Amino acid sequence: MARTSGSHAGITGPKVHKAALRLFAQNGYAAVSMRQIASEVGVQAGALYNYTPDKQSLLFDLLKGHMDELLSARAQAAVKASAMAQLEAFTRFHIRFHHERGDAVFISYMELRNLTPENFAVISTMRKAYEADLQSILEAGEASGEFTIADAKVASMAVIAMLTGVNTWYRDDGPLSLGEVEEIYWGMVRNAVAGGR
Amino acid sequence: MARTSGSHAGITGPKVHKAALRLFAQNGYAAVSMRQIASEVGVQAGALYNYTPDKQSLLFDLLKGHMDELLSARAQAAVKASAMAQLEAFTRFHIRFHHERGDAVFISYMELRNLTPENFAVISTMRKAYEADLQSILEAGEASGEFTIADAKVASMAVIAMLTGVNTWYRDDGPLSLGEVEEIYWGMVRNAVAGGR
DNA sequence: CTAGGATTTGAACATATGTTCAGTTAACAA
DNA sequence: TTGTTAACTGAACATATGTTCAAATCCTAG
Repeated sequence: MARTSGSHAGITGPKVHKAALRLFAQNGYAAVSMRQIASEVGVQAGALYNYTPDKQSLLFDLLKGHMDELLSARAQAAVKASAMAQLEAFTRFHIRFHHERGDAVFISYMELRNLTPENFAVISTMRKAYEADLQSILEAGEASGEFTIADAKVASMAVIAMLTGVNTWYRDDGPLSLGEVEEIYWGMVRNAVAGGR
Repeated sequence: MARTSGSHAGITGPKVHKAALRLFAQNGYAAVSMRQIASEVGVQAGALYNYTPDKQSLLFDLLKGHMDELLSARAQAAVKASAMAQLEAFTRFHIRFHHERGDAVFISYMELRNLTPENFAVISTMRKAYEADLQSILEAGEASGEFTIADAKVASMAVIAMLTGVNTWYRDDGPLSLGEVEEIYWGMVRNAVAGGR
């Protein structure tokens, strides 16, 4: 046998990325073999090389694609308003966006060390742009007197870590809806930077 | 050659654990070979099996040892006082303890999926005990009126994620001392759960 | 000084890895 | 119907993996 009936590049390509995303998230980049990915796609290992030059590019493409989506979705979700309203929009956006992409978020944090230095630099720069976004909101709020923060950089890292943490425990079939979680976290974030104001 | 001069079990054993800890943290469990660990210790791969039955146990022992230390150190750092004072003690303890063990903390969060189900259950139970510790502080503070929290469980996860996040950005040679970071985070944690009270 | 146990080597085992490529097949245009 | 090409197979490549074990060496108690 060679080519199997009913298969096309337009189908197999996305399948490869989806399978890799799922398997990398579940088992880790280093622990997943090209043969496992191929098997999940329903193809032999050699066929994967029609869709990626190598395993490293497969990982990089997933992370790059995720960061692209993150930055453009965030740009769309941004609001022109008070720092307080901007912070609320950021908080809700972060929780929702990250909840919808558990696997991609997971590997974006876990597999950075498996990127080549050049690829790492690309992803790292994009991540910093996202963090800088929150940081400038906090700085604006400090300037306007809406917030009371000791250090905007530190506060932005604290808020992001707190929000991203939702992914580690939240389950769709748990007692809380995501909307309720959003409310609780927004309350804590507001208090943390605005001191109950 | 066989046995090399000047080597003893009392020396090699700890060396193996230290090398494994460092390499697992830097490259990930799956990406590190027994030969790499052996090379860092200055020994051949076969010799490692005098100190661990297999690679999996090496990982488990590191995580188990870390959790043991965490729970006993926490028990010592606990204070008998108001919920507010207990929360402050927890916050400062968490930041300090985790800062001193960057590698162990890292693999404790990243390599859980590489544990066998039985080993995972052990570590997971210990982690939950630590989280429950914070949760009960929050509940006590809620009952006494010191805190205003929507959900103690959620709040405890939020606080822990925020505090553990320090490890991702803090560097000893950066502009802030760890003491300063401690102050900033304690301020944010206090505000988050006590609403500026 | 010597016996015996502790410690390590070095080679071997079976299996797995990422990647390449000649050959085979399915789909489609003419 | 045919020829062309995109898509895929299956085997092969060199290398790496975790683990075992007989043999060699070192250390220490007596």
